[in-house]
Amino acid sequence: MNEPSLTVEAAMTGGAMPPSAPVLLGPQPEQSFDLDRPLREARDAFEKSYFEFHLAQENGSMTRVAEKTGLERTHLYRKLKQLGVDLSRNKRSAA
Amino acid sequence: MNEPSLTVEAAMTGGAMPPSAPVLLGPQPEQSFDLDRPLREARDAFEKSYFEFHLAQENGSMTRVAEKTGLERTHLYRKLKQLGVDLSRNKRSAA
DNA sequence: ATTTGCACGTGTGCAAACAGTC
DNA sequence: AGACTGTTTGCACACGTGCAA
Repeated sequence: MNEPSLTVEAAMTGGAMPPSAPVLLGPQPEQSFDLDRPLREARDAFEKSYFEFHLAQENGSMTRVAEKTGLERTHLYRKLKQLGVDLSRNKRSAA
Repeated sequence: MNEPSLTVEAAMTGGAMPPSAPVLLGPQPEQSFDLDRPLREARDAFEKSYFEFHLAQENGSMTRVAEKTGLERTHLYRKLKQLGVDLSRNKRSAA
């Protein structure tokens, strides 16, 4: 089964909310992006956050990220390298 | 100079804020997106919002949108049609 | 403003290959 | 020995994209 589908936009407004909210720090299913820039830049920034989100959500498992995102594992490597996503950072280290 | 760089994420949290906030209704420079879906869907949703934002910001001017987004005008038509963006809705009607 | 044709680059899937782990 | 994961590469084909009309 899946996670409880949390909504966390309020966490990014940096203001009127108690610090006791059940908000994940890295993997947020919804995120804000700046649209006021060329498509290439905006799209790349979006995709980078997209993959970082899935990597964090799957603890760096390429196989799972590939399944969740609908890409081939082989292509995922090329994509992440091209987007500048660091792979060695999501190798599930925190205990 | 540019616009006063407003941040409007709080407007989407639908809650604790007075209705007197200076927030634009359509063209918001930052917007939230759901990352928890296949790349194709997430990317298309992002690009659709992206172009709707620029269309609203430029009052439907394809030339200006093309310049702002860094695409050819000719390709912009194909892109918008493919994304399902309605062109006749942003032909600057509201005074 | 809008469409189409064409050429080129890029995205993407598939197969193959090798290392590592269990 | 298998089977599974991670990683890279080559190749073919579809698609994105710019340019001219």
